[in-house]
Amino acid sequence: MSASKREDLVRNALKSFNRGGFHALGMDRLAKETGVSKTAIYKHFRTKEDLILAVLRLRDEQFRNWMVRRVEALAQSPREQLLAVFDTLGEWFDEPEFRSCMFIKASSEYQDHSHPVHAAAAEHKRLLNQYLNRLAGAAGAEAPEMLARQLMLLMEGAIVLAHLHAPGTIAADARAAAAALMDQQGL
Amino acid sequence: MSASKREDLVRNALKSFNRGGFHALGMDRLAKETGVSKTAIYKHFRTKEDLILAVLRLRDEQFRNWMVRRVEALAQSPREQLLAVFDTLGEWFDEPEFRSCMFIKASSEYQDHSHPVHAAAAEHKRLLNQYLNRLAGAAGAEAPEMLARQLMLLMEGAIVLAHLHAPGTIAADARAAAAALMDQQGL
DNA sequence: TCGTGCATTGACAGAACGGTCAATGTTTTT
DNA sequence: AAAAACATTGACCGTTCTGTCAATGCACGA
Repeated sequence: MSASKREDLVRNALKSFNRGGFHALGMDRLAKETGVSKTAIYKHFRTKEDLILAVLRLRDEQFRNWMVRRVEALAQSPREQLLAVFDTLGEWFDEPEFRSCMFIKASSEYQDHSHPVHAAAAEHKRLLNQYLNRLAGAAGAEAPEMLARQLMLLMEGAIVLAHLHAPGTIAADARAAAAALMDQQGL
Repeated sequence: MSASKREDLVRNALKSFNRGGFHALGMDRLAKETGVSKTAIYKHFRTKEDLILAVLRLRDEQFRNWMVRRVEALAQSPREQLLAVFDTLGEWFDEPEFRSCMFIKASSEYQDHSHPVHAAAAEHKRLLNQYLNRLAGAAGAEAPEMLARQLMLLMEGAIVLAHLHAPGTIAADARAAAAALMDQQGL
């Protein structure tokens, strides 16, 4: 039962950290919100930072799995899938629990590049870039790395602006921009 | 002298908050770093939040002034100026003190849209959007609002990724993407 | 039935948090 | 020179922070 308890804790902590910030949410309130006493939490994780890292690992897996699945459900060809990425973003933005990207927030609160939390955030984005890179290559882009980096720009920008203002047409704007960039690469 | 003392305080606080986060940096350390005692700070600002709002007001003015000036120095025609925006971003990213955008970080730490700090961040981005909008209109874009929103996506994305990874080619990638989007609008 | 081991707990420690206040300079006015 | 006005300070308040620990409950094997 210990493993599943731990997973439950991380899953609940994910939700709590998503609402409050990392520094803003203390361990006492976290204990209350997860229903796990502080001492029990510290049995599983040596420090708050370790717990945050576990939360980010779960979130990385969760988010990338979800995105790949949704994209594959929405479109078949690599070209269409690249566009579908922005449709999935739109779905995400419209969720009532949407509160920006946990990794962008993490890198905002842990600015030092050598900090493990910052490194975890960077790694997550690197993996997303890799995914777009693969799609761009399969779609036959002339410069797949460049296209992937540019689509990453649109994606991160969309996340930030959807959180700052209301979601509105942001995902659609990003999708249209992505289409234009793909056009330019002969897709 | 009171007015200038206050301005000094805000200017120094701006630097300090830029290094540490908003929640992460306490008032005691802030007092030490600014050289102004805590009591003196609270003479000028009722709460920490008020000080943060003053810092953000200064940063908004500072940043937008700097960007407009640099852009006008780098290019004359509206079309060239739109591209020059991304050159100025590149200059910013390469500064050793670059630590992402203060407003993105603010909206990360103050997620509630009704929170004054979040609102200040949203307003800053709205003003930047307005600036791009004006340039896009002057350049003769077919859909200037749309183009401005898309360039905002590239800009915010570039800031986030330049902070997460190293600056690298990010500003150049964003500039190339902007050129493609402007092409599409007949510019 | 009695231990043995493990999970859980409330209370606590020491430091740091935002914010306040009486006391002490330091000007400025008369 | 005396006094009124202002600026600044270190010490302090109650709370909350991360992290700890002795005590308790509880399952399970002998």
